Amino acid sequence: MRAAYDQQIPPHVTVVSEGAPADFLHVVVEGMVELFASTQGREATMAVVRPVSTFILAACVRDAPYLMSARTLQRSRLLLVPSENVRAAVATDSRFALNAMQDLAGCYRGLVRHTKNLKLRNTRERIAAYLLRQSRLIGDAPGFTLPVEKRLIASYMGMTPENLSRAFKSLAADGCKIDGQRVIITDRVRLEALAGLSLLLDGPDPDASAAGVSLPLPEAS
Amino acid sequence: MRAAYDQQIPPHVTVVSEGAPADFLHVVVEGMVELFASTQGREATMAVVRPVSTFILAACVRDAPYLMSARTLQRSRLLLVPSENVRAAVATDSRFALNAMQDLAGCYRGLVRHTKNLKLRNTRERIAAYLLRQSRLIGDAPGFTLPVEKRLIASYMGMTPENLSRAFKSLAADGCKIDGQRVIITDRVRLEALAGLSLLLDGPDPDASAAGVSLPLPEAS
DNA sequence: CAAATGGCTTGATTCAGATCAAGTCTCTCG
DNA sequence: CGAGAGACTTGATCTGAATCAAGCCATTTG
Repeated sequence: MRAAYDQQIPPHVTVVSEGAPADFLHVVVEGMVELFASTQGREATMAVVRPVSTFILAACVRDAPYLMSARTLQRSRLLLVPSENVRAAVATDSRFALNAMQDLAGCYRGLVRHTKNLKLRNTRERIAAYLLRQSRLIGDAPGFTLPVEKRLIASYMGMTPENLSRAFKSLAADGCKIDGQRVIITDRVRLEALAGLSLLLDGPDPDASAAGVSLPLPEAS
Repeated sequence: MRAAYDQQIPPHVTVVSEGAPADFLHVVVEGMVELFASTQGREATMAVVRPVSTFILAACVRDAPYLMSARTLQRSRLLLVPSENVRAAVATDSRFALNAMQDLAGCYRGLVRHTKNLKLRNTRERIAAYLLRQSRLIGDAPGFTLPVEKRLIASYMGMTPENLSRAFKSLAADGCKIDGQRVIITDRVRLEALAGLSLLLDGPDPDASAAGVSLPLPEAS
C-alpha cells in the first residue's frame, strides 16, 4: 500500500489499454469504471466495476498483458498498486493471497455466467434474466432504476442499442414495464418463464456481481 | 492427496452436474473432459480439459455450486480431491495457494479471450482465429489435425455444426484448406487478415489453453 | 455382412438481430 | 435562450446464421 498511487480521474478517461503490460493492480475506491475490449472499430463492454473492487488482478498475478481496456464512466478515485508489490504480498501474506484468490474465483464465476448467458439465451431472454437478477440483488423489489446507460447495458449483453430498446418495449407483454430509467416488474412469474427459468444460471450466489464487477446494482424505488 | 479418489471413467459419462455443491476438485490425469452448460434443451460447450489440469477449482474455493457440467469424451482417469481438503491446503500451504491462484488467473484470462471472441468476431473470423491459434500453439506449423469432433468445436465457438461446415469450406478462399480432420494453412497472411489481425486478442501468452482448458491442442502433421 | 447409428455436408428456407435512416428528447454550453 | 451533441426510440430493410430436410460416409453392432 505504501507504494500505491491514489488518483482522481475525470470521466471518460481510458486508464488501461489492452495489450499493455500489467504494471498496476487497480482498485476502484469511488466512481465507476468500464472494462471493455475492442478490435478494429468494434467494441464490447465486458464489465462495469464499482467501489470497492479491483480490476485486472489476473493480469497482475500472471505478470501478463492486460486483456481488457478500462475507462472511467464518472469522475473516479482509483488506487494503483504496483504489480510487483501485489505479487510480493501474494507470496508472503497468506491471508492476502486467500482473499485475492476468492476475488479471482468470483470474477471467474461471474464471467462463466455471462458467457453462459450469451451462448444459451437470445436477446429477450438475456434481458429478462438481467432484469430479474437486478431485482433479486436488491431484495426482489419489483421496481428499480437502471444503474447505467442503456447503450452500455446493450453492449454488455451483446446486442445493439436499437435492439435493446425494442426488446424493452416488447417485454411489456411479458411482465415488465420499462419507462426511461424506471423498471417495474409487473408479473415476475411470467418474466421468469421467459428468461428460461434456471435461475441456477444466475443464482443463488451473486459471486462477482456482488463484488462490483459485471454490471452495477440498480437502486430500488 | 491422501483423501483423494482415483477413478477410471468410461467415455460419455457425466461426472459433474451444474447446480450441485462443489464437493470435489477434479483433476484430469488421463483422457479428455468436456465442460458444458445447458438450459432447457439448449447446450453449449464451455471448454475441453486435457491432462494434467484441474476443473471447477473456482467452485471449490468459493464453496459454491458448480456452474458447469462435465462429461468424459474418452475413457478418462480423474482424481477427485475433497473440496474441504483443497480449501485446507490453500489456507495452510502458501505454495499450493500460489499455484492455485495462477491456475485460476489463467482460466479467467482464457475465458476473457473466449468471450471477447464471441462478442467481437463473426463466425468466419472466429474460426480463422481459432485455426491460427491452433497452428501457433504447435509452433506455427501450417498443417495439423483437428483435436476434437467438429460438432464440439462448433458448440464451443457458439455456432451450429452446419455453419461451421460451411465456414470451413468458404475459408478455402481465404488461405486455409480443411479436409476432414486435416487442416492446412495455405496463406497465413490472408487468414490473419480475415481473423481481424489483433492476435493481441489471442496472444501472446497462451494462458489457460496451454494448461489444458479451452480446446485441446491439435497434432502437427 | 447388413442394418443402424452418429457425425458431417449440402441445399433451401426462415428468422432474429444488425444496419440504415430519421426523428425526439434531454442536457450542456456558448 | 438557442444551438449542438448525444442518448434513445422507431420504422424499414437487409443479412448472417439458424433451422429444416435430405443425403453421405464411416464406424459399430447384431
